[in-house]
Formats: sequence, C-alpha cells, structure tokens
Amino acid sequence: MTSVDHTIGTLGKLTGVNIETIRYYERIGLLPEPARTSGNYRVYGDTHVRRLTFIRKARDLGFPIETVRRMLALSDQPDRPCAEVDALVVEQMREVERKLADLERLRTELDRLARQCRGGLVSDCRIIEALSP
Amino acid sequence: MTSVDHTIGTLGKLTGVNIETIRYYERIGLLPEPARTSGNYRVYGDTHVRRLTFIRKARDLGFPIETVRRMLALSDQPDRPCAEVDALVVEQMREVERKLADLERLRTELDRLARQCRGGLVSDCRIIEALSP
DNA sequence: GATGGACCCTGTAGCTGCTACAGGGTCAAG
DNA sequence: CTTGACCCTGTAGCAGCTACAGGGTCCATC
Repeated sequence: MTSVDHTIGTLGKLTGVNIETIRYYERIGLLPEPARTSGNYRVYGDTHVRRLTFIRKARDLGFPIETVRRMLALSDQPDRPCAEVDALVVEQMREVERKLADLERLRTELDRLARQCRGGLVSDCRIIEALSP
Repeated sequence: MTSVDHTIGTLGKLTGVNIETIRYYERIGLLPEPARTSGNYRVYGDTHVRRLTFIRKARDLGFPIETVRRMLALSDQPDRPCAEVDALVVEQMREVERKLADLERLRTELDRLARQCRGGLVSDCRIIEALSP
C-alpha cells in the first residue's frame, strides 16, 4: 500500500482544484480536516485525493454542493441501494434540461432582437424600442 | 401629458419587479432616486415606470446589470450609433450560446451516467465508480 | 547563519443579483 | 383611536468560490 503525503499545493495540482477552494471545502465540511505538520501545514493522504477528485468531477457535472455531500455520504454506505444515487443524477438531468430550455428561449428572443438592427442612430434603434414599454 | 405618481408598491405591480429589488436598483444607481413625500415615501413618475420596464425586459433577456446600465446610458444619447447597442446584444447572444454548449455537454455526460445504473447496491454502483478516480 | 523566495497559515471581504428579515414609521378606513 | 396595509433603513443571507492582508515555515544557497 503506497500512501503518499501531500501539501495543499500538491493536492491542488493533482486534482485541479484551487487551493482556496480546497480550504473552502474543508470549512464547509465537504472535505475532512487533514492532519497537520508541526509547522501547522495541512497534510493530505490518498483518501483526500480520492475524495477531492470525486468532488471535482461531480461539481464539473454541475451537481450542487449539497448534492455532492449526499453522494459522498452514499458512497460511504455501500449497502444502500444504488437507486438513491441514480435519483440524484436524474434530478440533475432535469435541472440541466430546465436551464437548456430557458436558454433556448433566450437565444430565440435575442436573435430576433439582433436581426432588427438596421444601423443608424440610437434615436430610432429597434432594439432600444423593443425594450421600452 | 398625463403624469401619474406611484408608490413603490404600485411601481412594483406595474412593472412586475419586487419592491426590494426596486430599492436595490436605486442603491446601485440603476434606477434614479425618486422624489419623496413629506412622510419620506418614494414617489415615482412615468419616467421611472419606463426605465424600470426597460430594466426588467433587459434582465429577462439575461443581460447583466452592467450591460443594462450601458444600454440605458445609450438610450439616453439618441445621436450615438445604434451599432453600439447591437454589439451588446450580439455579445449576449454569444454568452448564451456558450452556456448552451456547456449545458449540452453536461446533459450528454449526465445521460451517459444515468444509463449506467443497473440497480443493486452502492457498493457496485457504476455512477459512484465513474466519479471516483 | 543569514537571506531569499516559494510555499503555507488564518480571517475577512468581495463577487452577482437579488431576497429576507428586524425594528421601526405613515396613512387611511372604520 | 385603533387596526392593518403599506412604507422606511440597515443589515445579513444565499451559492460557490476568489482574493486579499498580514503573518509564519521551510529549504536552498551564499
């Protein structure tokens, strides 16, 4: 079993997570507090690398912090049904789809707006007009 | 010229903007400070209604506050080229398209993840696995 | 052993765009 | 004269970081 120790800087490089963000995750209890050296430096082991990698991947998929927290809790309880994890993923899918729908509506609106520009002066700008009552 | 006066509550109802938000817009200098009654109530006129409607529509299109501010400034200078307004719209389009692309990538990823669930226990959950290093 | 630079520490404030109080004042109807 | 609906200010909170300020540590080099 090869267990390597890392400073916060190394952990950041290994996982691609900003140092300040790592400390933030610790503060909100997402990442467990690591041991300290005599000089009060944080010392991370392989568990931390794994956990932080998990967090980063989940965050990259847009999962909110609180959902990541629940996922981590679940992954610590191997005898729970996988369906609980799946439900979180499905909920996130729905959320993403809601946002996609919103943005698509926006794009349509903006496109219509942009097409109305005929050059000229602000005084008879259709865009400004469209935004006015 | 019919000029009607409104309290903040009426203005909110007319424009669909939350009262607290209206005060917030005033604080950040987006909506000009209105006159006050002897009892220190804000009194809004038609200009305020127009301006706040403009703000709301622009915000609904996702324009950031600072962009709305520039748009309002432009709409106050009728002799400037309309192209400056158009540029803001085009930039917002790009922003929306960037976000759409991001979300579409997310949806694909999440979809793949969700499909991997075979039921069973967390211990051999593919989703958890996929998020682990 | 002194010095320099790269790294680490804590604590706090800022970002966006609101929203939600707490703790008060005003005003009109009944 | 009281009740209730409205208004006021000021401040804190949300998410999820990020960016300091003002210090300490560690290691290599002179």
